[in-house]
Amino acid sequence: MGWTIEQKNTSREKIISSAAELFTKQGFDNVAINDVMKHAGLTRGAFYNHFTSKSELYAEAIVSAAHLAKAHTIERSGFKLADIIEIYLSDKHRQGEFSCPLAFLTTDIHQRDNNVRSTYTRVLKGFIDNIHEFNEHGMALNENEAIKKAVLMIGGIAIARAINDDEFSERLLNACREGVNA
Amino acid sequence: MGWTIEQKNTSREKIISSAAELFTKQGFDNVAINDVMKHAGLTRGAFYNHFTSKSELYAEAIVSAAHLAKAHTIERSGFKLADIIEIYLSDKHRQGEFSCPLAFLTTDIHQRDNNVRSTYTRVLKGFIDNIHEFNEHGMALNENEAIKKAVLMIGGIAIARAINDDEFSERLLNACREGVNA
DNA sequence: GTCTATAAAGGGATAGAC
DNA sequence: GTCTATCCCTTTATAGAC
Repeated sequence: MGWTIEQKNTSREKIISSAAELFTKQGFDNVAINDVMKHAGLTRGAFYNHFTSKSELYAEAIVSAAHLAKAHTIERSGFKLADIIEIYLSDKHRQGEFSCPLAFLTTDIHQRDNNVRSTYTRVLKGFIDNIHEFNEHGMALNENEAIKKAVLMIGGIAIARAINDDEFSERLLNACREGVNA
Repeated sequence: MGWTIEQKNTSREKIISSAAELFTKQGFDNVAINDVMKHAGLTRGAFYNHFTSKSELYAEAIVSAAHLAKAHTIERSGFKLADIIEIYLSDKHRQGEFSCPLAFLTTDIHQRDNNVRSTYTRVLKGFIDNIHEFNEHGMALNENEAIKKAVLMIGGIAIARAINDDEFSERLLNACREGVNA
């Protein structure tokens, strides 16, 4: 997908990466522009020199969050799909050690403007492409199979984060891991 | 789950069913107490005679929305699990003809208080219980299998609603249907 | 039990100094 | 390009009349 881990040390990049972290972990509506700017070491007034609206930042933050989550996951995986799945469907992901925007923001996206929704759609398609690419067996994966894996991964983490029963969450994530690897 | 279709004609019930519809379709933060009360034919001030906070209403609305979605689905299913799945993973559901709170509010729940999260958790467990109960083959379903079906159903609709590519949404829902029936 | 009126707080966006 | 100050609107929650 063309991302790099290094962050350009510009204010704009600081704002985007701050937003990526705060929006995914706390939700778009629960984070004020002021929170993002404080986290980036700036103040409110400077925001509109970089973005025309909070929504425009949202779209950029989704892409940034996806890159960060992908980097975090792949770094620890040895580039094996089974490892990627293990890390993705882990309690650490549920607890927010890293944050896939596809799973953390899923039901927040529907209300937003088309720029945000298109961005989410594009990131989802990239996620599914990655499942194809990392598939070990060297043989092409059925599109339906890749989609099922994606839904079990993204949906599994999204639901696991919603519930407040840790023991049940473990069983749920375990069932999803089994399903994705089948 | 003990629900009935008839609505008691009290203000309280009107408020709850209004909230069930508005919260699921538009999201909790995007609906003001004023909107709920208007929809129920009342004004703001009357709200606090029924509930101590907006969050308390949220928990009740989730239960109400689950009952409504279950009624809608089962009425059209002939009580067959395959039909239930077909209806649940349909474009009509994605478009909001009915609204399962588990799928429409998934990532909104994590931020809320324990009362809301416990309610969501309870409704999810009831959903999984229903998969066991409606399983045709008369033989007990593996818990992991039931959870995988639930995640494909709930996650599938949640993701399908987020994306703004109708054609891709059809393929995604189709892949989920295939996966749940496997 | 429902109404109008209002308090109190928060947040998106803009203006203008530096 | 960043700052402080402010406008303006929305929202939750409360007070008090009927």
